[in-house]
Amino acid sequence: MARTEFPAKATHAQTRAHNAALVLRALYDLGPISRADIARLTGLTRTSVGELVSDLEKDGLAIDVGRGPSTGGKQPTLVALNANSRTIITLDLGERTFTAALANLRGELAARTSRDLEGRDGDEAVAIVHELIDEVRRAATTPILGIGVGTPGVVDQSGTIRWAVSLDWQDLPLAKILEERHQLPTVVANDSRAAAFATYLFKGDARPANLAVIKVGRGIGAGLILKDQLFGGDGEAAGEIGHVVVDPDGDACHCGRYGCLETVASAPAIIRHSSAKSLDDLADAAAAGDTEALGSVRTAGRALGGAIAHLVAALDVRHITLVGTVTALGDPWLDAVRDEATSRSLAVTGQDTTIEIGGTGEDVTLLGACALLLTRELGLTVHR
Amino acid sequence: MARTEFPAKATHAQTRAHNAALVLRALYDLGPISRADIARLTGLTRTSVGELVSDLEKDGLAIDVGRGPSTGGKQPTLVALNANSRTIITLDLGERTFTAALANLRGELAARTSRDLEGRDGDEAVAIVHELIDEVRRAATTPILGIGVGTPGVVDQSGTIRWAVSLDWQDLPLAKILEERHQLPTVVANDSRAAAFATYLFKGDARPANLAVIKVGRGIGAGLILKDQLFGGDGEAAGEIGHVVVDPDGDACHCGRYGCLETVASAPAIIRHSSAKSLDDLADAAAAGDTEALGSVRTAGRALGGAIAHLVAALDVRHITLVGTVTALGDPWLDAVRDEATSRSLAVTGQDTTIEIGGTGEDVTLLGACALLLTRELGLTVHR
DNA sequence: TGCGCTTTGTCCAGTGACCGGACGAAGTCG
DNA sequence: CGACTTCGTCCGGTCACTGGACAAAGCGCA
Repeated sequence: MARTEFPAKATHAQTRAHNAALVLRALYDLGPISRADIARLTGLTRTSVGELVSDLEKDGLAIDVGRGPSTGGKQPTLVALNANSRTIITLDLGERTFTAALANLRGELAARTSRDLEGRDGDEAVAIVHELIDEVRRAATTPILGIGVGTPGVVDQSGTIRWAVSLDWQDLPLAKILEERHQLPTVVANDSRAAAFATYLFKGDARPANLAVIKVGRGIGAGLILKDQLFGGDGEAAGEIGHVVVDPDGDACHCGRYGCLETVASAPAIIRHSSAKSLDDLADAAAAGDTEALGSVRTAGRALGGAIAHLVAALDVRHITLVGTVTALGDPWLDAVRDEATSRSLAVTGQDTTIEIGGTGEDVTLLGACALLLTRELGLTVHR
Repeated sequence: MARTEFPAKATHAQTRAHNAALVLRALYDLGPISRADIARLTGLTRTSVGELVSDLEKDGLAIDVGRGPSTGGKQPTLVALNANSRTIITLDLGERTFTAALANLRGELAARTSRDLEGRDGDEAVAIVHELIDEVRRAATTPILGIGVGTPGVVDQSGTIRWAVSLDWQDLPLAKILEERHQLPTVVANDSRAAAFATYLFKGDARPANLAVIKVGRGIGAGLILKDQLFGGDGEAAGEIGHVVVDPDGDACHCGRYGCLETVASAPAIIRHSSAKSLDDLADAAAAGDTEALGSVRTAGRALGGAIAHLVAALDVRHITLVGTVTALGDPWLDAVRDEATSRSLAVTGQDTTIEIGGTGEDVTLLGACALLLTRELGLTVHR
């Protein structure tokens, strides 16, 4: 573990980029706003803000939108983000379906299209990605900022997919491939982590610095935002909590162990352990007062809650958002998760912890891929 | 959670500070080294490095130490860190004893002195801190950089002790008090987290970017280094894993729950659950083949290993260091920790994870307080 | 021994970006 | 209507990185 590489040196250009990102974020979060207000909020001088805003306007990213009310002096000119000045191509590579869409700078989606895989994988699956990109690209009317991709499997920082079982991809440098073929900056990230980042970025002004987003569907994975940045860990595998053993006497898991969290709390496991055919049926039965169904729901919720207790204790994250198909189980499930999470971790931290179901629905992965690209290309978030 | 505060703007001074830190770290990690080599490693120009080194030499922090061998051209002048150019006052506020010492820039300790509390707490305990500082300060022969303090309890970023049971301190702004009384920059941090930082900083060139240091003694707490920085979480309570419930049917814990990790794996719990009088006795008995003793040791080790499995899965940290009195149980205990940690978490990550016992011994907290101060005042570590 | 080639460290002019003061424009308030 | 504010911009000043040039000082080969 020799550390011959050093962090990047600082230059004037980086200073400029940092301050430009500050201004852009003020525009993004605080809507139409005057140059003077931006200066006050960021601590920059009015001179610098004026110059930076003028650069943004030259690029079309920002735009003057009339004057605001006077507070005793000259009335300010308000500047706003021009959300439609750029287009992002965003993809969600699901295990069965690939979806592509266009997004603007605020993550508003358009031109959505998808392809069922029907068992295709490997190079064929890559070909479908190319097709989808070409297709949605034709619908774009403003300059394209780049491509954002959310995919299952472990993805490293260079955008290489280390291992995606369902697609039979191993060590596939997808980001590089797409950059070369389409000549656009590309970000590839794990879908759970993309979802986490969407939940974070599109919270606007209310963004918490630390946030865990847990995706509970066929598998269970978390994306961690720590200090305003996606955290990857040593091998970019942070958040892979689905295969922690929670019950050594439990069912066999396809990973080779017994009693992994996924064998208790994932969608297939929940259905297997109940007499219901689908999550919706189970939710309906539980809502109708079926005690057996309610028991299944609560058992699954408690197992997840226990894992969350560990997460909360270790990281002291006070914001947990749950996404994925299992959130369809609704309040009985959520209550079980909360009960177990708070009763299993320390009072001080447990009290202020909010555990809630995320709102962005099916689009989370698309939005997340978009959010990651926005951040990398425009530096929309700035770490404190 | 309104986010009206923005991150700090970037200025020329910060650019300079960043690059100065880069140079300082090169000196710190890579011993006597030429200006040209520093330039190559950091990416800075020879011009900038020359200027930065000259500043450091003016401050006495760096010093020319002769010439190095030629590689075909003019032989380089080697520059080294002047470890004894500054003194740090460092304190370990234990639950029963307060210890103070002087440290140089490499964390070499001198003038150690301590006071037994003998039950004193509150303001009396603060008075003892002042006394100790005054006493060791008289022994200093070079300019004092500041004061570093490691203390039990929850400490926020401003150096205010939120709550330290044993000393009866609540919301005590210790950093501010010491800064005013002694007119020196001061860092106050939780002892486990200070220990974690010492383990990180004094690893020299081999510093891993992510590291968890778990202190297992009367209590159990972890310090987390993530991306080269101490991670605190939303309430500066990250790493407080001692009160996660690992066995709902377990013993009552003084926190009010049943079956917390501390009721199974802490020093008092281990002794209570065995027939031994002390940890050393237990270690001896286990080593001698006493199966009951070995069982106690392994049970404790496995409980800790289970918690570590959660930590490893959630964060994908590949370096875990164990410190504290319980490490005296030696290999049987360490093996149990490792077994459980690896068998309970995913193969991919579990494989490369190293779990080892830390070496810095009793001085960890003193060194950690010193390391934190060094980092804040000299910017010794730089995030990547 | 002499000459060309390298490497090192420094000097210097140039540039990019922040700073702070000043100024005109355009309001409010008494 | 005049004093006072606030806004946005202009301008000279300073700070810190850049890249080219140069002398010092060594190596290697003829």
